Amino acid sequence: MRISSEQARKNRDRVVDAAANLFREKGFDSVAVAELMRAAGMTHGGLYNHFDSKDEVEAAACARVFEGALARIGAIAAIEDVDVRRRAFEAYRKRYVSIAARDAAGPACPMVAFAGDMARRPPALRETFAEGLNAYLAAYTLASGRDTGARAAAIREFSTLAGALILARGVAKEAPDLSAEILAAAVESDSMS
Amino acid sequence: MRISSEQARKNRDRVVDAAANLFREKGFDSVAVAELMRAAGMTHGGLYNHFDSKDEVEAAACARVFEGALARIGAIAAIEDVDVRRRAFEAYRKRYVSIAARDAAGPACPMVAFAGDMARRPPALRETFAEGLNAYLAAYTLASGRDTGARAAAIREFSTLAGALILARGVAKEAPDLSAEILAAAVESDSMS
DNA sequence: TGTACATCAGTGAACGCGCGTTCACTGATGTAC
DNA sequence: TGTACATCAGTGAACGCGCGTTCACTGATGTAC
Repeated sequence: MRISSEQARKNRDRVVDAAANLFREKGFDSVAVAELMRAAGMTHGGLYNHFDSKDEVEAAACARVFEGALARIGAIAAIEDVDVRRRAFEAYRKRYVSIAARDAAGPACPMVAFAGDMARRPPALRETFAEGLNAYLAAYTLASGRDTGARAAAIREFSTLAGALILARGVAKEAPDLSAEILAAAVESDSMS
Repeated sequence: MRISSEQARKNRDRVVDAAANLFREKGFDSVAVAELMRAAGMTHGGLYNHFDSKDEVEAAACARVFEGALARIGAIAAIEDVDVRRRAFEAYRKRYVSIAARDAAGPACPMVAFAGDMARRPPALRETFAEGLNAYLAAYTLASGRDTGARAAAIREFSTLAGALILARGVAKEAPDLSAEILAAAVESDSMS
């Protein structure tokens, strides 16, 4: 039956939200259209009233996940008091590679959730991802208090966090000690190098 | 028709080799049994003479990829002359995050190829991966010339390489400049931090 | 404001397709005598 | 060494299954008058 156009907009929004959460948690191919629509409170056929294909939902979901990540790092970058910002940024880094973040099914970083799959995804999704990563790294550099000349150091620092989280997730169940060690190493201050 | 038992052993080996290359390149789910067996020079039914399921092939392939990676980093760790080893290790790191390594379909690091998928894989494969990563990080620490007390620094360093390679691969086609920048940042010496 | 009708978001059965796996079959290999 | 037969690696048609997508249908919504 037909529903109000505002309700339809809300429903579409719920689909994107459900997709953002499920794709982030389980990957694109492991979430069926039926499962996704059930999570959004509808049946599978309805998806095609809002999108041409599952691919389009993936791109919309990816963009939404990036929105959240950009909002969080952007909020830190926007803090004017240098000391407050520095503390917020350090807390962000520690939280990023925390055990809780590793085990959380819900709000995970889009880079960590999606980067590994990008090589096998259609161009539209890859484009969304590339734009998101670019914007995120710019915001991360700002939030870190580095000027743009030290962008390389910021990018390297973030690569460390993302790499550690990915590796730690890969062995979380089978080698919990190693997993925790990797996470801890990522934010430990360097004693030699 | 029946073939010699030695030929059968060689055929099984070819299946594992083909699986190692294809899974590393395209991921587990993107390679069909028929495609895999075709790459090994057989038809799909023959797989079940050597393995109980595709899952088993995945575990064998994962183990084989780790064998290669461990051999390479282990060879560096085994170099006795400190200067020679240091140079070999630096060359290894630079090669690891080179454009060529990013674009190579064939011989890629198992951590980068598989870590992102591990969360959705069966326990046997996860176990293989966890053991491989553990052995690799121990060898990497040795190869880096760090004593075991500085293991955290070695793990962090490797997380940086792996993270950078994963991110750089994710945006290689759509944002080649950003991709190259990420790779370069991973091995650049730090100017502030 | 009230009425008649076109629109269209959502439903769920049905579709075609590709996948992992099974199985009857083949015929060279390995073995028992 | 030669012979008869059981074994079993490889073949490819066939299977069941889950998937993304389509489509006829429903009925409340939005619109034209």
